[in-house]
Amino acid sequence: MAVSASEDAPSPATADLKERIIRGLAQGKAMAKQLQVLLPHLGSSGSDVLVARELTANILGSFTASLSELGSHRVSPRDRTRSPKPRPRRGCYKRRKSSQTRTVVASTAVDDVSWRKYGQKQIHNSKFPRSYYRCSHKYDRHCKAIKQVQMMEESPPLYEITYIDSHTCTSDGKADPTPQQGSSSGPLMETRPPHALAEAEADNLDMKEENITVTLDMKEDIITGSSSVTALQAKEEAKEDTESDVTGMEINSLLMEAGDFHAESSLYPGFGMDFLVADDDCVNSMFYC
DNA sequence: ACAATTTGACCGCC
DNA sequence: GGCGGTCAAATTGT
Repeated sequence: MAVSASEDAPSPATADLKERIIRGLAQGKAMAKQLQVLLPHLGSSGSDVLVARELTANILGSFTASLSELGSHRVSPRDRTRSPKPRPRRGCYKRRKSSQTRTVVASTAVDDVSWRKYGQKQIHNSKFPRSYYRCSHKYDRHCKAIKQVQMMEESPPLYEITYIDSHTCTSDGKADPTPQQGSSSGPLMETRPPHALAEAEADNLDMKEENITVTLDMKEDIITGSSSVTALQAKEEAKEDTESDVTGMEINSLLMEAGDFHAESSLYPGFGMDFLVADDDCVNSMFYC
């Protein structure tokens, strides 16, 4: 971040200091002027010399004080412009290589878990920056949960959210809102088997339209978990394979339609939104409206 | 004063 | 060496 000096508003302490220095300099200037006026008329009388000496001493004192103030001035962090000073080398850290990850596509990146943003980065070949969040309880409860939010489309807003590791900070009774894989564990899960979903889709959508077919093929991949592609990847693939111009809006609306078949908004507290899960090893990935 | 966010630098992996 | 993930100082908000 480049911060120009002009953008910095001085802190009250600095403003006070500046005022003192200016006052000192102005005083010195005024006395020098007096001395200048006095000099041509300076006689050899003792009083004239005394006045001149006094003025000189005062000017000297005033300027010395001002210079001293300047010299002793410690720049406050606020007023300091960020300069590329050498930083101590940071400790080595390991990048997570094989953590439990889940990818979700949602219309909002907000959930009811307390996240703290720790970074943002422009990703290669990506229109929007990726934001990095860690659980607010990383240190006090040693929670390892992390999420990455990548905006895929602006309007309608579509986010690809990757959850890395699940929350271990839920001792307060709050359910872990991180969407869990729904296949085997969840008594909450009421998903249809993948083939039933595909049949329902076929019944409800016109399969003759080529672009719709393409979209459904893509959607089936996501829903059934036959591959772990995200909506974005699927969209790209669909574009490449068929040259059809499936828009994000179309994908979204189709996903919504399909979601009606097995909407279950209470599955994931904190995810009262449209989302779609593409687990690494998903079997019964799902989404709802 | 403290917490949260921003942002450039650093670091490891490919 | 490029890229993406993380760190931490600086900045902003409450």
